[in-house]
This record gives sequence, structure tokens and C-alpha cells, in this order.
Amino acid sequence: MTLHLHDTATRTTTALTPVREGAVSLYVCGPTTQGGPHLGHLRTFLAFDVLVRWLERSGYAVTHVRNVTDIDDKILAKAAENDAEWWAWSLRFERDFHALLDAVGNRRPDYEPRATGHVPEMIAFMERLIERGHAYPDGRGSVYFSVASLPEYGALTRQSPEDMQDSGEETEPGKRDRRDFALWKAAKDSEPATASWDTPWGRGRPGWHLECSAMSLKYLGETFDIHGGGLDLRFPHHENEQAQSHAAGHGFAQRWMHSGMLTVDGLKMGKSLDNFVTAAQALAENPVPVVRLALVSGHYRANVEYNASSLREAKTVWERFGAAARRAAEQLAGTEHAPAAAPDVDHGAVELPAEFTAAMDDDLAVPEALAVVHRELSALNALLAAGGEASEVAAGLARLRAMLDVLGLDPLGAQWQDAGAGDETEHHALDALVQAQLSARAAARADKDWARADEIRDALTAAGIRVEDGADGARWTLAPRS
RNA sequence: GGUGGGUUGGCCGAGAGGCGAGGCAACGGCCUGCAAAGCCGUGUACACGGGUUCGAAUCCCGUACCCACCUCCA
Repeated sequence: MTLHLHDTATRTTTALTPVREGAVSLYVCGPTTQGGPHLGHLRTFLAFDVLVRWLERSGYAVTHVRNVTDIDDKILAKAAENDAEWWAWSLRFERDFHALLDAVGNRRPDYEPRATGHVPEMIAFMERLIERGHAYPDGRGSVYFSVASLPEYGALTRQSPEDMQDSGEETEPGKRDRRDFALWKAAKDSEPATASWDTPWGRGRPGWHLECSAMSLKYLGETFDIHGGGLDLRFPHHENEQAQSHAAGHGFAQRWMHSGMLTVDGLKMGKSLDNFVTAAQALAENPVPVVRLALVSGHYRANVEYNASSLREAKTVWERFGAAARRAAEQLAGTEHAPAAAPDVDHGAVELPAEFTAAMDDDLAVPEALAVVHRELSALNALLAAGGEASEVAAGLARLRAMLDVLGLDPLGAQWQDAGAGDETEHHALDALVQAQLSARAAARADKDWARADEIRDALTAAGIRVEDGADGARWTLAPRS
């Protein structure tokens, strides 16, 4: 079986056959930097990070582009409200997005183009559309796409413009048809002069839809493999993008992938419902990999419900992954099978269980893949408990890590080693103190002074240290934050 | 009104005509001085009403309810 992916345009799941053999070009709609990232954004970018990881693991050279919409109505409005320059406002949140996505261990895209950096490309695009009769300037500085000029309009989302709900919004005076959308927006007197650019049709600024068509063309060419984004962008944004690019004569996206929404009490997380959790909040309250696991363990096309109990479950599972990996690593320490230091691991060299691969190849069926992970985890734990061969333990650990790495969750990965562990000096100091307590307890246990032994353990537990007695002595770990 | 998606055991969540995915929780066993961790075991669920079929959670028809989009939205 080869990699099959669902295409939301045709609603079919088909084998991926890239335009250029061995390479996959991917364009994902990035954020509008009007504010900081919330978990809904994170959910989408995490979903596509898993896609990128699986494509790479499958041997494809991936070119991943994710744009930044750094100018739009809301950015201008919010910056003005906050007495800030619009570009400073935008840049501030762009940095927040970067910091967040780095923190959760996402691969960085190859290109992260900003809309404002591509005005000449957009002008060229509009010239082409006007030439071909698909767009027109309104004479007031705006340029519109003519929906009626493209019979296929609505194909992506199977909607006919006639059936669409009347928004009741008044049409801009320069529009020929109320369904037409802006490619370029005329500058307004109320807006700062820095927020507009000269064009053959007057001063103005980029429309949202056009930038993605122009930037995907520049970085990926006329025809590329996959266009991704959150499900809520399907209409009008993606429909309009496709209309522009097809009208320009480009093949454009060969496949559309849309990620499901993040929900709270069954409702989409977002600003309008005021039910959003900022990424910063979530990461302040939970270990980073726990949030990642919670958002990544559902299928990418399904909605993911975010609440205390889903986090609790993710935390339990993450602990289990980590505990097994650490136990295995400890057992292997000093042997020829000792696991490689985090940055040097070559997960790609590890053969994944066939069922895991089959699950991921079937439209990234993460829930099924996780079932395989759990099976492998139990087997590794059983092996450890039985004092199995070092080579077998090493192989089991390598498989576990390689599978979890596909989700960006190698428990021994460099990304997570600092999280919560504190500074190395502190760790050594703590270890010395705990070891002193543990040897006192070992002495008490040798004397069968259970009361004394339990007293010491209770004191450690109260301090957040979990003690586990094993065949070769006691080990301790910091209890997870609850 | 239009276009999609959904309703699975206490909870989460896959699957998609016959074989109880998996996780969390719970309970029991093993291990342990007792625990913890770990391992093993225990649950016959698929919104409702019809139909097709030897057989339906899965296909068909109908009904109810939920969600998303049709306006900025990841």
C-alpha cells in the first residue's frame, strides 16, 4: 500500500501521485497576524506537521510553504485601536506564532512569505486576470474578480452562487455583481499611508484571496500537489483562490486537504464565541508534549474536543510513553545498545511496524496508528519487566520512538528533555538528596521497619517525588503536574 | 434556504456487510512487606423507525438531533 490521502475537493481518498516524482509541494494557509495564536490555529498547524513528517518519512522531498497574512482589515483596525503601527502589530504576532510552533516541535516550513512582500507578484497576477477577462478595476482603486466569467466557480465546495444565503451586506459601489470578490482593495483616507501600494489602478492593498494564489505560484509553480488549511477556509477563501488560479490558466492545487476544527463543548473554538483558549494559556498550564498529544491524537479531519478530561488522558498516556522509554534507556545505559543522544537519533533507519505504516498510509489514520503504538508499548514493558535481552529492548525502544516521532512526540527527543526537568545542576542536587532518603529507606526496609520506610516514602510523595521499587533497588521520578 | 460532516459502551475514539481496534476510568488477578509502576483479565456498544440480506453498527428509505460553511475566521 502506498500513501493515500483524502481530497476534500473530490471527496475521495486516492493514492498520492506527485507532480514531480519523489517530491511533494505543499501550501498551507497560515495565520492572519491580527492577534496571538489560539489552540485552533495550533490544531491545524499540528495536523499539517504530522503530514509533513509522514511525507518525509515516506521518502518524499517536501517543499512546504505557509504564508503570513500580515495586512488586512482587522490588523489595521486593531493596530489603530491600540495606537500601534499596523506593521509592528502584525510582526509582533508573527513572532508569537513562530515561538509557539517552535515550542511544540513543528518543522519549520521552507518558505513563510508575507503578503506585503509580494505586491509586484500580485499586480502581475491581476494584470493577467484582467487581460483574460476575469477581473476588472472599479476605477476607484479596487480590483474585483468576476465570478460570472468563470463557469466552474463553486466547484470546490459544490455550491451554486444563486443558492447562497443573502448576507444582507450592501454591495460596494464599484462591483458589477454582488458575488464578485475583491482582489485588491482601494486605500481609504482613514488608513495609514504606509498601508497602501501603488498599482496601475490606483493605491491600495492586497485582498486576502489573491495573496495565496500569487505566493503559491511564486514558490511552488503553476501546479502543485497539496493545498491545506483549516476546514473553515474552504469557502470563500479556497474557492476564490482556486477560481483566481484556474482563471489565470494555472493547474493549481491537485489535491485539497482540510483539517477539522478544535471544539469546546462541541462548538468551534473561536473569537466570535469567545470560547478560545490561547496557546500561551494552554502551554502554561500543561506540559507542551501533553498539549501536542491531545491535539494530534484524533484524526486530522475530525473535530477535536478540548477539555480537562482530554488533557488528563493525554497526560496519563504521555507519562506512560515517557516512563517506558526512560526505563528502557536506563536498562540499556552503559551497554552497546545505549540509545543515541537525542539530536543524533536516526528514526528513519528504524523499520516501523507494518500496521503502523498501513494506518498512516491510509489518510493519516493516527488513531489506528496509536493502537499499534500501545501494543508495542505493552510488549516493551513486558520485556523490561521480564529482564529481556538488551538487543530486544533496544529494538523495542527504537520502534516506539520512531513511531512517536512521526507524531513529533519522541519521548526521548531533544525537544522535550528540558521541559520540566529543570537545570542539570539542580537535577544533580535533587538526585543526591533523594538518593540519601532512598538509602535510609532501603536500610529501614532491610530491618523490616515498614513504618519508617513508609514514612520516608510518604514524605517524598508529598514533595512530588514518585518512588518505584524494582528488583534492583528503588528509582524515583518527579510526579507529573496535576 | 443551499453545501458538507456527524450521532458507537461510564468517557474519548477507530472501523464500515459475518470475526468485541485502541485509549482513559472502573473492577479482579499477578508482582510487592504495603504501595507505585508494570503485566494479565473483565465490558457485547453503534440515535430512532422501516427495508434489503442467510447475516446490518456497516447498504437502502424515512425521521430526529448535533456541528461546520454560505460574513472575518485555522
